[in-house]
Amino acid sequence: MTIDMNLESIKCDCKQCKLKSLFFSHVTIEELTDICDIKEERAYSKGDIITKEGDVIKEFLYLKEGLVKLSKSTTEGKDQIISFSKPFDFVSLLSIFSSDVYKYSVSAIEDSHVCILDLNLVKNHASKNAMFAMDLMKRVSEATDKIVLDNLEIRRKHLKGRVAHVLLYFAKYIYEKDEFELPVSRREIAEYIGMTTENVIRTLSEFRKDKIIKIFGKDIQIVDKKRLEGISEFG
Amino acid sequence: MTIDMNLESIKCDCKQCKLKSLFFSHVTIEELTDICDIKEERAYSKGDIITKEGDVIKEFLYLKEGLVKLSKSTTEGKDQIISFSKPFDFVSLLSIFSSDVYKYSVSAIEDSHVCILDLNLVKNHASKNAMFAMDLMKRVSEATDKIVLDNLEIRRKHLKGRVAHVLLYFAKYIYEKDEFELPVSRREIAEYIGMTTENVIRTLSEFRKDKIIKIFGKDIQIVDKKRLEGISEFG
DNA sequence: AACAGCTTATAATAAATATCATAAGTTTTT
DNA sequence: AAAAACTTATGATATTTATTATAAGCTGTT
Repeated sequence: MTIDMNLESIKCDCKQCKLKSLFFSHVTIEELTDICDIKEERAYSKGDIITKEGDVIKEFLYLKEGLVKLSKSTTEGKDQIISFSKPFDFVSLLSIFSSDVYKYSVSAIEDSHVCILDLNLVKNHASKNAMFAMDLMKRVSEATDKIVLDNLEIRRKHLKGRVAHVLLYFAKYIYEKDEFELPVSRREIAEYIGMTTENVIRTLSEFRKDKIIKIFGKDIQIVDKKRLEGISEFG
Repeated sequence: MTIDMNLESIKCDCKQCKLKSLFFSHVTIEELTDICDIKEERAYSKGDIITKEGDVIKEFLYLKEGLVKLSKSTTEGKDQIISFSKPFDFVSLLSIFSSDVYKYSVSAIEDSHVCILDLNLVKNHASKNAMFAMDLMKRVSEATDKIVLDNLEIRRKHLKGRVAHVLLYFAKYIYEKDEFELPVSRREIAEYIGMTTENVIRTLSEFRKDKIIKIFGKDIQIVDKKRLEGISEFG
């Protein structure tokens, strides 16, 4: 059960990185070299914890590949999932500019590659290169905006609508197809949309009985998308 | 019902403004003069809409005085309140760096003074002055962080805990005393914590019967704070 | 292979919350 | 001042959701 056991260090050339333009479109080659010189890239396996709530933030990290969840522990020891993030939309940690410690944990729900930069170095360059700072701001804003809006959406829905919402979320946003393998357990879905595991299972079964989806363990196939959208929108 | 009827334009010297250091600690006097030269300051009355969901964002605005709510309309025509903001923590709009249009409405729930700057001008200066950009980023991050964490808190609580949470929120965070006038209706509290108006009223009545609070219309007095905190924390 | 621990599944029951109905008190409009 | 519209209030009932119990299906470990 050791976390670091299956971590794998990878060599990577930042100048070649496809994601470079996303995060660092306004840094010079010199700045990029400086930042990337002491960078690290790690492979995490499904289930690994990437950063832990409460730890001091020393690194600027972004997801290159895979899928992660942001979560927070409640005082009763239960977890609340805040959001899921894939490479394109996951930029470092939300708290990076507002706190010294992580306010949420990040863990891999699929095998993931994370690029780890020195936070002070990144901040240092941002405080000198305004365009770079603006880029970062846009990214952080977009990420948090998405979280706030998504939470509002979920909040106003009933059980069925919430489960429909999650299924459509994975189908549309994460996998971009109507047949996919759920990267999370029913319990995690429950932690995300704020209901009990039993009711998530029950609702999925109901959708299956109503021929809206097909279920084969973790594999989900959306059969009647229109109807699922209707349930998500109106209950 | 005209919105602009009771708006009042105010003269104000930015260099003297107490809030200057908060938002513009890293701008030069020249930049400040440039930005403030075409600024406007407006007084809004309780109930006035300051910005409307869907409108194009042309202005950078911040609250100098008063209390506002951020809200969003659902497809069914109901409102969801995202957060309340007082001068110190309300920095422009959250969407400002991630969208061209407002994603939420902002309205005054107490008489408020808002300072209105030209958004392009502010962005322009931020994209040249990295320290200023970093300041803005920190502010936006702090504001959104607070919203996300607060929403999580509320989400994991039951009715009583949620109502207790709101009362303590106003007491601790907004008014800093245990006796205050609620700036919102019971319906708005319901829109904030995601429950029905009837249940908000019922829960408040229950707290009154249990001698935890005293109610005189909108005036609330927290009598047994320890107990209210217990309810907020554990239900 | 047998065991423990976890996830998925289903049903019955209990608890939480919403809806509906009704009324008194306030505020706004006419 | 009266009427209309809204807010606060309370009770009864219906609906939604959680809890408890029980079991089968996996997964990893010894």
